[in-house]
Amino acid sequence: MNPGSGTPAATVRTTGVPEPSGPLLDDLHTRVTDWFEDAARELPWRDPTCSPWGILVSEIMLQQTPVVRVLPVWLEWLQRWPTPAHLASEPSGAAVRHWGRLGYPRRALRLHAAALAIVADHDGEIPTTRDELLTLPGVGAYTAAAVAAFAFGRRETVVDTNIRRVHARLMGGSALPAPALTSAEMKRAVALMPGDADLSVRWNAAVMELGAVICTARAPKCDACPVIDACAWVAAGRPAPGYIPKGQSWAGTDRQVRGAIVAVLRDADHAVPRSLLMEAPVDLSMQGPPTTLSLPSGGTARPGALSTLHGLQAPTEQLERALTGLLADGLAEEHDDGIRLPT
DNA sequence: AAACCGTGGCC
DNA sequence: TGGCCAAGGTT
Repeated sequence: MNPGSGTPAATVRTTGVPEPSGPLLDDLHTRVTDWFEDAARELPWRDPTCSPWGILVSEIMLQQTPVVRVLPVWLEWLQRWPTPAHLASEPSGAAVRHWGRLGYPRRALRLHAAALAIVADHDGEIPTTRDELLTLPGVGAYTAAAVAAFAFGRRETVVDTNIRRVHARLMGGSALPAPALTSAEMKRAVALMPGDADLSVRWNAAVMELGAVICTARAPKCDACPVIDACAWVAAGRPAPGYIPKGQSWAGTDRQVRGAIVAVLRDADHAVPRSLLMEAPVDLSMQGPPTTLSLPSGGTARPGALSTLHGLQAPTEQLERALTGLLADGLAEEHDDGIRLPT
């Protein structure tokens, strides 16, 4: 590959991946973090006064979920549950209910479980090291490194989808990173890290932000990129991706059915009888005047979401399978009076 | 380790 | 319009 004349020379090949060395790397750090200082979005979890708990909550909520949808929910959560102990004092169903429509509601379940573990094993304080954080439910390699770095100022190599894409383009000259994180990628990320802890935190945040707002997956805003002259992908003429990402199926899947069931449970103020849940009347879209189901217990439920499934003719078999899965996952419970969020 | 797990905005 | 995509984790 010919990186072209404005590209940092590939001077280190110990990992098989070209990496800039000393002065060039320092320059990269400076330019990206300087850009970040001006361009960073002001987000509440980036405020210096934000608690580690606030940062942990934000990281979990941001998993596979855009900032704009997380913001209002995060604000409500932090007001309602300012510490892990506050969340831990409530049933897990409360976490699922207030998760709203963020998606992947078992993140709410795991965050609640993490709060329990933090209270039980860490005296109510968020663990400060990557290894300790990794033991918490719902906290994987990315989140553990991110919390250690952003909440505690530690020098951790943070690798998320944004950072992977920036590295793939800037250093690798390809449009997209590999389908799954490779060891070569991880080594490159480690090699690119500033030695200084404080700078490393800003570098992690800055590269992530660069990927989120400039070096985006679909239509990157290369004109506004602070390191366009160093980009191997641009130098190579912005070649197309070498593979076709496999899409996420949705219509007709169990995921859709599970989502609809949880939506009904979330909006219901009482347990919903299993029979009612499985045979709700058809009301195609979730739009229009909010219809209401009267529950035998005297409460109400909004059947819209589930009705959509009947409109799609989801087989009863699938409804049953989805519900069984939700019960097994702890996202729902069956009581004498019906199905409800966990207590 | 490939598959599964929600949701909504965007081009 | 609909497929793509988003600060991943778990099994």
